[in-house]
Amino acid sequence: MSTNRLPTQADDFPAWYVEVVKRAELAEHGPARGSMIMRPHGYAIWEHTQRALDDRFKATGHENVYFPLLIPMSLLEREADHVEGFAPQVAVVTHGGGEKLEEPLAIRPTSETVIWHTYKRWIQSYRDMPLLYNQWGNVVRWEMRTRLFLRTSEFLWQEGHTAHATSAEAQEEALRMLEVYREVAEDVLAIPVFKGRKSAAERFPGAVETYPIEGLMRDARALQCGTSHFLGQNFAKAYDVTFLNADGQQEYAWATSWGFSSRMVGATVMAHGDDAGLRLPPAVAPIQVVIVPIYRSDEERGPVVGIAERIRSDLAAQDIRVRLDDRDQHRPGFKFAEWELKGVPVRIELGPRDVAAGQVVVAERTGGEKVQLAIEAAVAGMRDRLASVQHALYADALAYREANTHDITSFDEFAAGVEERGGFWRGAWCGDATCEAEISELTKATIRFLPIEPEDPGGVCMHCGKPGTEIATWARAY
RNA sequence: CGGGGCGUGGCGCAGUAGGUAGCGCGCGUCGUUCGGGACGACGAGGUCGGAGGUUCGAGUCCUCUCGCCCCGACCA
Repeated sequence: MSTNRLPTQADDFPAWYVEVVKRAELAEHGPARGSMIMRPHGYAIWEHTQRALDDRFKATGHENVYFPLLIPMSLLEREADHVEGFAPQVAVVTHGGGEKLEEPLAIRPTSETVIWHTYKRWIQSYRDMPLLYNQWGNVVRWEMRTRLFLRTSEFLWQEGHTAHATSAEAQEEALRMLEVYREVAEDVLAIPVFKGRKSAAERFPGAVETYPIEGLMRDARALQCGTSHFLGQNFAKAYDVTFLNADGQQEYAWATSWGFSSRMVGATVMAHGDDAGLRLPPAVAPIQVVIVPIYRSDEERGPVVGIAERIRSDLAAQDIRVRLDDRDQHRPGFKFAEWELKGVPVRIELGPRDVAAGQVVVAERTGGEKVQLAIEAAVAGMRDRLASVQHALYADALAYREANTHDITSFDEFAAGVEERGGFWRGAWCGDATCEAEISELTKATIRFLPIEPEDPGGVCMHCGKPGTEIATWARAY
């Protein structure tokens, strides 16, 4: 049955990843270059993530809006840094209705441009702000290289775009939303992340500051899991968005933008998966509990499935997402393996022996022994059990990250370490972009983040030996 | 854009000197099975990515073309 086996993570992590995504029926490649078809099991993970984010957006005073997918080229090209950063990855529509268009239309790679073009009409006074808007949608970026979920040419995300009357308020907003991202990554997806600030080289085109959350995948490579940007007045200036402040002065509006994408479905796979396949955090698992009935004959089937159905409805009544796998065409062993591959957090096995004893066998995807429990106890304790699996996944990922986060004592040690072991490497840096580029060139690692508030590293730059001005955390990243 | 690879039943692949397409999985029916990826019998399913060309004859040779995947540089 070798065709059913997955590659192991250690053999080739990217191959393992692609196999799991396809075999667990999360997604597959789409017909167009770098595109992706998300299947129900994968999309549901995104839906639960969306809901968690959206609830928090609402709780922090945000409202949802929707802006157009197609953006006239001339509109896209107003903010100089923004154009320079995005031009290479913009897909353009040149024809419509069978005719060549007079002006090509860009398919949005992000929506700052249309939105700030519009905000000009919505903002006259400081009393019109803050504008706390979010958009759920899709964007297209023509990347050279794609990877399912992590970097497809089209992806799903939310993008928040806020306008403020003061710099301080916008800064505060950018950090508030960064904290929302941290919370969703850690509490919902069970992926521990570092919050930080990007170096100038890694900043979003057009931003004054970019604040990322950075996670570590199971192969010790880093992944940017979400970003929040303080845009200063750059977009307000490019799109001429001014307002009258309380002192009667005309001023440019202050902006933030922040995004979190379907990439995080891939991150969840990469952060928690093992050689048996997915391990999904209960908070986003499309199926939290699966019940596998076991029987040898029709006489056994009746009572077993009858009790299984009762358990199913008792769990569903507690708002637990539960599936009774009563398919006749597969035997239990097959089902165990399949649901493990798909990452279901908890499995209940129920056979004739259990029916006779009034019990079930419960297994957690995170490991440990199967346990036998009275049916009532298993049902009553299920919410706690799911919470404990959620916590176990986070604890695992955190332990892994801590074991793979190092303080740099010398450049050579860092260069060798990041090559052999990957992981995060933290140390003093001079703050010079040329030095940063040299280090990246030599190590293939990039600065993932700096502390949000600059800190004196109290030492010299590991590479050039000049006085350190920042504590930089480096890693090889996806 | 550089480097590699691949397009043949739904999926994964084989196809050796050019002779009219095969294997595994999956799928359908029936039977035996069912507590860690079951087995048997029968069966359905293919314009070999596309277009030209060479040849009596092309999955195979030649030319052109389209597409995808992987590795790098760019990025959520």
